[in-house]
Amino acid sequence: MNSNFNIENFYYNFSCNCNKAQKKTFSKGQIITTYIQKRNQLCILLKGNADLVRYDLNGNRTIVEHFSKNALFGEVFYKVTTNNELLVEAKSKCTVLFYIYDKLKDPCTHGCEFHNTLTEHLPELILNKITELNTRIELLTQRTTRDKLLMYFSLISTRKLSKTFELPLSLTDLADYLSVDRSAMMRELKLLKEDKMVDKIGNRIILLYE
Amino acid sequence: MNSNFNIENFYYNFSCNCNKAQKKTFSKGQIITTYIQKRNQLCILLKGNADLVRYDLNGNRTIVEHFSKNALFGEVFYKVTTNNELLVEAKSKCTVLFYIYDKLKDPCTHGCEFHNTLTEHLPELILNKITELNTRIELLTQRTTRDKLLMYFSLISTRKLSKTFELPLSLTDLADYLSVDRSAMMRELKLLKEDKMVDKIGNRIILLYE
DNA sequence: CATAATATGTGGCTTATGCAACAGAAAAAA
DNA sequence: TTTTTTCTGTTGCATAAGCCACATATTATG
Repeated sequence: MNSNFNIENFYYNFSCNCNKAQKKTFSKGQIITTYIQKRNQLCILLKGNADLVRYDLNGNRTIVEHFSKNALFGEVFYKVTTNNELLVEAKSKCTVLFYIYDKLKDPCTHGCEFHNTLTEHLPELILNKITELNTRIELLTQRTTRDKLLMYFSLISTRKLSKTFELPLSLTDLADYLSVDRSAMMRELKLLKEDKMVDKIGNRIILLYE
Repeated sequence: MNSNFNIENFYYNFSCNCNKAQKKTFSKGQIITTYIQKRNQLCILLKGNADLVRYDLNGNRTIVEHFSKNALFGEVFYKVTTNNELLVEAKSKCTVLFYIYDKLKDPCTHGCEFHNTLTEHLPELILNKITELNTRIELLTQRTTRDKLLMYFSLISTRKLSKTFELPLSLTDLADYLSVDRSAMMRELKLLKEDKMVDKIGNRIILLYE
């Protein structure tokens, strides 16, 4: 894996001469894309936060993925197998780059540097994606709400290199992300506080165990 | 996505002249690889069945993934973030191809056709992998054991193009795959039978609804 | 600013699910 | 073959977690 490649800087310097990328802006609450209608799409979130959301027949909402800056998403990553609607909703003001995957793969004849770099690094970007998905699976296979919460906190904590951090999701969304009932999650959160495992001040979580 | 490419035939005709691939055989129960020790590894399961298994601190076993013929696995797909042991266990006699991912990426100077084809098609193979993982996530976000079972059956049914099919996993393993208690799953299975939703004769499942 | 909408926090009640224990069937090993 | 091990099927009991309802806090919006 080429560790010299800095994704952060790369996206920041976005400029694409060819006509293969479309750049769009969305305001909070807008639907960025749907996976059933828009096939073969690859999207890059340049700015903002968004959720991949599924509504099932029982009315349950699940946050399948939570995207922040530089996240890759789109139907290429999710060849739809079920008939559930999959929507990407903007949680804040978002800037998104849209590609058609098949066109993206071919080398750019416009000498478009961004595009070529993207193609070149696509495998490793996709591998990062896989790692995220595997982490998500590990989270979801936790048997209890408590274990889900603790693992989720631990993941964020590791990512932020700190025992104290802001939740990137509202509690309502977190419940949908962990695939548990919100009120049950709140109860468990209270128990975790009582057991001196975590503390919570507003939006801020503090891990108290070693 | 290049749909002319037939993975099935491709693996079948495996022959690699270069020294980059290692081919090994495992008997049932053997550990094929561990993700903590073997970094940067990409494996192809040429023959047999295997499970990616995690044992957590509470002694719970989870089947993170179930691999059959042609499956890709290895630590490249699972950059380890937690300290849980991840083992790939052979469920039957297995033949496995091992690559070091970094070496695989570079074009082969030995004119090794298999290797070059593999490199060329890696992105789409990896995208297939992502689709599997997303399906798995959708399965795990089902809220109840009943819904997990029904979705699992539905997935197999779609794959086999039939309302009747053999379970590819034992019931014990299925419970670990769905991340539920085995006895609770058995109970739910009985209820599904009583409700005339599914029938089960030995290892064979028959879907009865519409 | 006022008012609406959404998010948080809590509790009662019910049910699904986990856990433990066991018996019989099936499969593997000796 | 016999013996051992693993898998299946079932039940009673305890409890985690779902569901509902509501009060308050916080955040959007006209």
